[in-house]
Amino acid sequence: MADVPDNPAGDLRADFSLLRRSCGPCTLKEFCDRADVVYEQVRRRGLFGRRQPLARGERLFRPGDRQSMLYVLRGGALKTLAPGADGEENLLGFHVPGELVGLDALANGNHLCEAVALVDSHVCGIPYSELTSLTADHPEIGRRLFQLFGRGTLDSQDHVQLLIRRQADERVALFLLSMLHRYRKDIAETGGQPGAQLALPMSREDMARYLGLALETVSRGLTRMQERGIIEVSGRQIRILDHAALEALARHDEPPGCDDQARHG
Amino acid sequence: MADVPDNPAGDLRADFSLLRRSCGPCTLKEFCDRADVVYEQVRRRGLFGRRQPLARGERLFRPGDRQSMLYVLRGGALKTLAPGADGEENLLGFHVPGELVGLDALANGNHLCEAVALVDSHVCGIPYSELTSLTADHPEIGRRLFQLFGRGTLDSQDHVQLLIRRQADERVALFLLSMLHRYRKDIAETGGQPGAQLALPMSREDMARYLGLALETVSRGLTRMQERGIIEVSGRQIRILDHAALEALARHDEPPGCDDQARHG
DNA sequence: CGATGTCTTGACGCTTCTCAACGATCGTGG
DNA sequence: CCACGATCGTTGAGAAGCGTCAAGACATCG
Repeated sequence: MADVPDNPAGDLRADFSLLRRSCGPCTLKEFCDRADVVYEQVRRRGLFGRRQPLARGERLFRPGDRQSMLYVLRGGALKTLAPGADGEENLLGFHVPGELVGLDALANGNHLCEAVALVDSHVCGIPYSELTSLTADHPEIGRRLFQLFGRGTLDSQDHVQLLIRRQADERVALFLLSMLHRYRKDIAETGGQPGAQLALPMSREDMARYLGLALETVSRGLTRMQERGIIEVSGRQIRILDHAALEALARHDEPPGCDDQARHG
Repeated sequence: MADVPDNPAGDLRADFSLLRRSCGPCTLKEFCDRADVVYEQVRRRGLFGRRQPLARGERLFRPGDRQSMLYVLRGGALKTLAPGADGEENLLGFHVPGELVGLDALANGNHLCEAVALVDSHVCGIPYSELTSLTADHPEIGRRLFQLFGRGTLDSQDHVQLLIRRQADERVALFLLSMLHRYRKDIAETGGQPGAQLALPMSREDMARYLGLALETVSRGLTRMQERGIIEVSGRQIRILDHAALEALARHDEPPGCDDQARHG
């Protein structure tokens, strides 16, 4: 929580350089890099790129909140929930470091979802107003923003494709692969090679709600994969033992000749 | 197909006024209204707001196509399909007049889906390049574009919420309600009052693929609603007889006291 | 050390999928 | 104009997957 010193306003230029040094995989890196371009406006507001800690269980925004910021998750993990008509809350997505949060408010300026920290986290926020003035001066930034927004839509479409006509085990396998992929962008060391370790930040229940399954079904799916030697499960720690088999499971093609009733007879 | 004369380039100003007259519910109306602002560039390219007919079954774009245009559906209906790894194509969405098509390419500039006309249709395309240059001169248009893009993300999130942990009948009811809502924006006369008529442009199979169900399940769901007196089904013509009951079904609260095993014993 | 939250495992029943046949509708051509 | 085929929609029976309920194992925290 104290790996990068907070430095709200005051010495903003120093703050920028500190931020940049820790901005490796940050989605908004180029906006921060552009910060000196609008340095004067930024200085006046003292908001640009401000770090904000978020304790586990804390909300970044809730439904109905006016969208003021575009957030990038810098550390930790978030989930976004949409309030259903019946009081239930649908789990629309997870966010890992480097990803944008809060795009659901683009359409009408108010958030429809709430974002909750799964673990202690911190975000960078750029005021939305700064962003639009930036794009006016620098059209290439506008195009880049379009790309980032498009990325958000694709994430939702991927979620849809995970849900449509896929069996429970496929969904769980796809989920693990997607988490692996998203963390890989951030943590380079635990690559796709066998033995990759995955530290899931969410509970089984959250996984289940995201996958449209009962939490027991998710648990069973993980157990079954472990029995097949594809993964090794220890709570939220998942070790990928057979990446190819995991992908095969996600594609729903059973590895032929791998009859697993060889358990004792 | 000939209700508005085509007029590519040449007399572009006349073309604009004609278009505007038929642009009532068009999502890009304000961009067309702005057209005179960039008249010179537009004239050079002769593309802005050009109408394009699309016969039933024809493709507007396919996966891998470079995104050149932002389309608005002006008449008819489209579906967008995403190619799955196994050859299957997931149905990601339907589009009715007034809605944007082709936003899936925002992220990387290439389409990932294909858009196919369900019935004879026509679209208006605005070259993407024109759009970005427009936003540079008019930041309020950029903000409006952000809104439209955000709308696309919300559509996908609605789709997710339709799929997560909802039973077959709920999904079908929600689907009917959403189609009703989307057409109501276009066709004012068939409002929410009982007796509203809905002319679905898609087959049962397409509905099923969108809803993540087997087509037989969709058919059975419609039949069951008809037996309950909620709707009247005649192929793709659906008449809404009891709007409240339809909404109750979508919310999964059974109308109490309405025991329908009174069929004979 | 007990309490609580989380995860796993088991048994049973229901929803939905699959397979299959039938019926309706529409367009085509004789 | 009617017969024909093709596409689309409906209906039925059986099976399988998954949800629900319930109990137990495990870890964490006060």
